[in-house]
Parts: sequence; structure tokens; C-alpha cells
Amino acid sequence: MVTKQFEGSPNDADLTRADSLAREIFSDVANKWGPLIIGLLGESTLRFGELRDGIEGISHKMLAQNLRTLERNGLVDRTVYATVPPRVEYTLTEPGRALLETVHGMCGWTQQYLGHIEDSRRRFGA
Amino acid sequence: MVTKQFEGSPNDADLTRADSLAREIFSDVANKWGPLIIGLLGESTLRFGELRDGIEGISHKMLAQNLRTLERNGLVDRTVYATVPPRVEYTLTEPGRALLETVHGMCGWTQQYLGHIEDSRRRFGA
DNA sequence: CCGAATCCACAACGATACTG
DNA sequence: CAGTATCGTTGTGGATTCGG
Repeated sequence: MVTKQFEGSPNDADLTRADSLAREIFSDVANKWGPLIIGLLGESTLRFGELRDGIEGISHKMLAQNLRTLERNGLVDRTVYATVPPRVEYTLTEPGRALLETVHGMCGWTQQYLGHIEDSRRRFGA
Repeated sequence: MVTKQFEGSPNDADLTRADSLAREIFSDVANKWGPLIIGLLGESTLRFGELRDGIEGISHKMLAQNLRTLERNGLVDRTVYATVPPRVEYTLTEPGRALLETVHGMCGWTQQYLGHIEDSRRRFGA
């Protein structure tokens, strides 16, 4: 998975750590809601409520949870305005926007192979 | 998410279906083990046992389960040799190989932003 | 060697209620 | 409006066992 090494003192520990982290982030982002959140924020900065309304079927809890994870990994920025009522805006960071490319790539891939996938499922049966 | 329409009779139903499917496949592939399996099969055709040995920590059950899903979605081909003992080989299909690009992209992304992510986590704290 | 079924522990999720 | 805590339910993954 890792093809290029770090300059300085590349070693197996670094490579293993990078791979391990890659898988972890991949899991964090590529769950049920991650791509949708990233995708929406890719279009514009949004408030919590706007995200909730924009994502069909997500619960208050899951949205908060996912946003915390994305924030922790530095994919989204969280800005709190000390007004009343409170106003919190979420926006993609630069790494987040870079990842958006991958999300779009995945969508493009699905579109390209849509027929293939459905055929395969039909052949496979239940 | 979907930027290009089908020729003929594009409609909202198609687009919604494609998006929905994209999310589904994304979840199927981008789980804990998907990328590792795709990645390994990207290097060479492998037997069930070889995959199990090549993926640190995966259980017999999860490997079988993931392979079923990937097969169902037409990402891997399963070839059974009627010998004794049985021999089953897994290989990427063309859609599977195409998806490998996305997986690699994700790994490259992580490598590129590794420092970013770790900094962010450190700032975030527990 | 491959894979499916069973059982069981534990994590994920939704609903609800509560704080700032 | 935004976020957290708790609780009850559901689902997911691991170990084991049996069958092809």
C-alpha cells in the first residue's frame, strides 16, 4: 500500500504505522454517513441543523458522533459563534477537500460500473 | 455526487439509485478488511488460505463473508478447482482493478496528510 | 482446503431526556 | 440550536464445530 518512503530515517515501524492509520481513517470516513457528510460539506459550509436536514435518515446522535470523528482527524473545521441561539458551522479542511476527490472517484466508479454490479448481483441471486 | 447523466432517458430515479448504490458499495468495500483484500488481490491471484495468511488478524469467518460480498458485487472472481483437497482462487475483475485505483488514492492521501492527521488528533486530545 | 451454521460477547444505533 | 448522557435493542464479529 505504501509505495514511497519518508526521507530521513524510513523504517518498517513507520510504514506499518502509516498502513495501520490508512485503514483506520478509511474506516472512519467510509462508513454509512461519512461520504454523505464530506460530500455535502464539499458543496458549502453548513450548520449542524442544515447537515441533519440534508442527510436523509441520519439521527442527531450519529451526526454529532461522525462530526466529532471527522474533526478529530482534521477533515472538518468546527466554528462556534457565541450568539444566542448558538450557531455552529462545519467546513472541510484542506485534507478534507483532498479526500473529496476520492469520494467523487468512488461515485464515478459506481456510475461507470452500475450495470456491471447489478448484473453481478442478479447472477449471484439472493 | 453524480455529475454526469446517462444518455437516453436520465431521470432523478436513476441518479438517486446510483447514489444509493455508490454508498452501499462504498460501505461494502471500505470496511475494516475490504481495502486489504482488494490490495492483496491487486498484486496477484490468491487462494483462500493465502489471503487469510496474508491479512494479519482476519478471522476465517470475516474473510469468507467479505469475499462473498465482493463476489456478489462483481469485484472479485471465484474459481473452484474440483481437486482434492479443493482449491479455490480469487482474482480481481475489471471493475475490481478499476477500484484499486481508488484504494491506492486513499492510501496516498493518508500518506500525504499523515502529519496533519496526527497533529489534529494531538490537538483534539483524548 | 474451503465454507456454512451455531452460539455468545460486545459494540453500534435510535429514542429520549437533559444541559449550555 | 447544538451537544451529551443514558438505556434498551439490534447487529456484528470471533470461536467453534460440522459438512463438502
